[in-house]
Amino acid sequence: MTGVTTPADDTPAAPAAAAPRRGRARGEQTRQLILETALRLFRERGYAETTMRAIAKEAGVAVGNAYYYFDSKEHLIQGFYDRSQASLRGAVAPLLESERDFATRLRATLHAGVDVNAPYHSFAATFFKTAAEPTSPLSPFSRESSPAREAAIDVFRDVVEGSSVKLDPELRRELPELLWLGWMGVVLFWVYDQSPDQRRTRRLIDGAVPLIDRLVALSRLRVLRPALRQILTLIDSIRRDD
Amino acid sequence: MTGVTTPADDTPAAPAAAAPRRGRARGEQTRQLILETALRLFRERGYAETTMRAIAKEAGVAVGNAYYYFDSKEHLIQGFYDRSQASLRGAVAPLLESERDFATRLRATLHAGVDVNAPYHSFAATFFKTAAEPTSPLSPFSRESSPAREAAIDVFRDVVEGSSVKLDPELRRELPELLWLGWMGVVLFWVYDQSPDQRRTRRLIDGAVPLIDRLVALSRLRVLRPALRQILTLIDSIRRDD
DNA sequence: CTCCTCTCTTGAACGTGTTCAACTAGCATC
DNA sequence: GATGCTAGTTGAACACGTTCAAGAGAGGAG
Repeated sequence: MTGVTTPADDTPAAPAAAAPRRGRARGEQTRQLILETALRLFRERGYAETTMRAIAKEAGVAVGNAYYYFDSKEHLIQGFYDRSQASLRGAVAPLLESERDFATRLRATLHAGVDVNAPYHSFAATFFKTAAEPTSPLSPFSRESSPAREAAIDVFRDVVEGSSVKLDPELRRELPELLWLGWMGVVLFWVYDQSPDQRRTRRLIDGAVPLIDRLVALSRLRVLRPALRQILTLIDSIRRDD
Repeated sequence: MTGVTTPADDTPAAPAAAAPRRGRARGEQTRQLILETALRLFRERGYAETTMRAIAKEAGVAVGNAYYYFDSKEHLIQGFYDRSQASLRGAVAPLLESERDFATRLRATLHAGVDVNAPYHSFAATFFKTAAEPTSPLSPFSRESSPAREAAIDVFRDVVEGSSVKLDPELRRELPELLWLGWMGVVLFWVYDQSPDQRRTRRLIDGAVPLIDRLVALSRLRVLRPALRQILTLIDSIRRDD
């Protein structure tokens, strides 16, 4: 059950280069086919309404075959994550290249995050619970999704590092992870947001970004240094894993 | 499916008073028996590992009978919520009666919240995901759990109102709900907390309470008035439901 | 007593996610 | 060419949550 090495983990063997159709990667094709089919059906019918049998039938394979490549139905969602993450990166890259203002960078990134996932809103709400379970490998805090998490934090690191904002150096170090945590909060809000076009989430972003910008600026104020130090100490003590 | 009125909604009919064993409440006994059995098995074996068949068998009824009283397996959890909420109220009542210091009141309440739920930590982690689904009636934000939510917010209202803390009147109005939201954050952290005795959650509380206390005090500072106003405006705009 | 009504109870049956022993196909080695 | 070897593939079978048509039992009306 656990510790199963999926075929995806295999590093392409030596004779993979320039191999004909049926070289070594026969399985990889099937894997992609199943994932593709699954995500399409999820989008069309919703997660709960899409059965593993339907996925297999639509992909033209046996149901057991899907389980050869994916440990469970939930694991199919990981593919969605990866894609979403890549889309976000691509969407914000040009802007992060040119713009220097911190608030603008952050705001654009958050809105892009919502944009990218918008087509999957109803679908996301349905499977969100599987990601929320602490023991699930799909949890954003799990060890298994650690690479994806790091990649996401890197986006916010880019937002901070590439900006012209001036702030406490220690806060600067912590800020990317804090922003990612805030983003998780936005996602949580977004999932619950039933307003048309998720307008409330947009308002949340538009309201929260200037606020964060202001608080970050205030962090250099003398009266607030003790409070800031207290916050950073708290973060450190929580992070301790004992 | 939706809109099903559970027997629990029935107001006790007129002839209920001083009725013998087999009066009108024959069903209520069965209901309690099933709930009791279910919660015990959840505690003993975990939520996922407890089957509806096992609950029915242990309670000595048919599996269909459990579904006569509870719409689904998840709905059995609501009973756990109610109990937990009542325990918390009882646990903090004496202290809130005597103590006046805000930080002390808040700290004690949060710790009591953890204490009360501690025996169910592993069990809670398992079923947490069902509560996380936005469409679930068990979600803390759902309309169905509105009474329970209001009751929980009332506890924090008590924490604020009964304290000697001085703060901005508008913030005072919003603070109970904000504290409840913070409490939800603590619960989220707690569910994920795998440290022995959930020590990290304790550290989070012990670190966060003085911080909140300090920030609340700082809220009266002149330099921070605009920021505070900005926060309150943001809350208001998010709350708008359109 | 007989019939009716309403609450409560039953367990077989359905569709689901998942498992697994058996089988197939390509490829290297003898 | 025969013989294995391993990655890939199959579908019947299992346990689960849930549904539902059928019935049981108690209390009143005639």
